[in-house]
Amino acid sequence: MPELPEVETTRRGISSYILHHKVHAFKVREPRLRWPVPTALAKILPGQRIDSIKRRAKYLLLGAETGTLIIHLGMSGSLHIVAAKLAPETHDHVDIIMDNGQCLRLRDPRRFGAVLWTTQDPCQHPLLRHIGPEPLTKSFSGNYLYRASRKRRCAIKTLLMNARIVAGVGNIYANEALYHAGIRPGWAAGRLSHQDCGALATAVKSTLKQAIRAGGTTLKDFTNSVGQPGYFGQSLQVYGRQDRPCMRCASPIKRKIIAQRASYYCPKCQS
DNA sequence: ATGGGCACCTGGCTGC
DNA sequence: TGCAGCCAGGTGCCCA
Repeated sequence: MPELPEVETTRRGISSYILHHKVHAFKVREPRLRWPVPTALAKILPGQRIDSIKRRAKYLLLGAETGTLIIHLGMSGSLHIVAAKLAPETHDHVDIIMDNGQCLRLRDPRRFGAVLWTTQDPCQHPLLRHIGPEPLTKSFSGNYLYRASRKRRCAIKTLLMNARIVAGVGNIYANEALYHAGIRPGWAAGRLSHQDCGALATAVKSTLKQAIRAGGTTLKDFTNSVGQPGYFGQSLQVYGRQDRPCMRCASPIKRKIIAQRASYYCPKCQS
């Protein structure tokens, strides 16, 4: 479900319900996520005010008074604001109940997500320390991408999805951005021209911005924090459109596995 | 240092 | 209707 726009949509959606509010209780029904959810949080968090809600790559960072809660939604996670007394459903693993009666509820059927705690600068946490620039900032540019891709022999799509190169570009938006830039996903990264890199950096930014504006992509059942779907799914040009006509030239869209991930491209527009 | 492959886990869909 | 097989938005880790 969640790529960067979905995580950003979630961040914005939950902020007004929990920012500057105190945690009343922290409940874990299923601690077996990607890493065990620290059960000590049930003692640590209550009484602490949430002072900030940030995002770094696809990680949500809830700043409390003595530390930061690091939340990752994995492949299938979602966060919703519900009334604290609403009965949990099957995959509702963690509740953060606020003193205003609202509850931030984590649902994650596949349990690839994570809820961790750090008392250090969260950006220095081992999981975040090596993450590259945020794609929507100036530090991610055509120049940067050109330099970062030199002597790289992996596919450009694989490089785009490498968090050390650029933060938070997942499979859907890597496919979409490459289509918009007219670049084949399987091309060796190191062979892109300076101009290609400029077009690609621009396409990554515009694709992500457009998706955030639309409230994320609805595939299967993604909904935002108050249960509304995202509408970017209607804007997807290539992702999931194997054999269907390219929206620009009508050639059938091709599907190819690159680094174990489904990749889609127009054989004519991306040449 | 880089890149390839695997692992974690459940649910939904397809085809027999 | 049942069941096997395949697929899925992420990413850390191990190995060559």
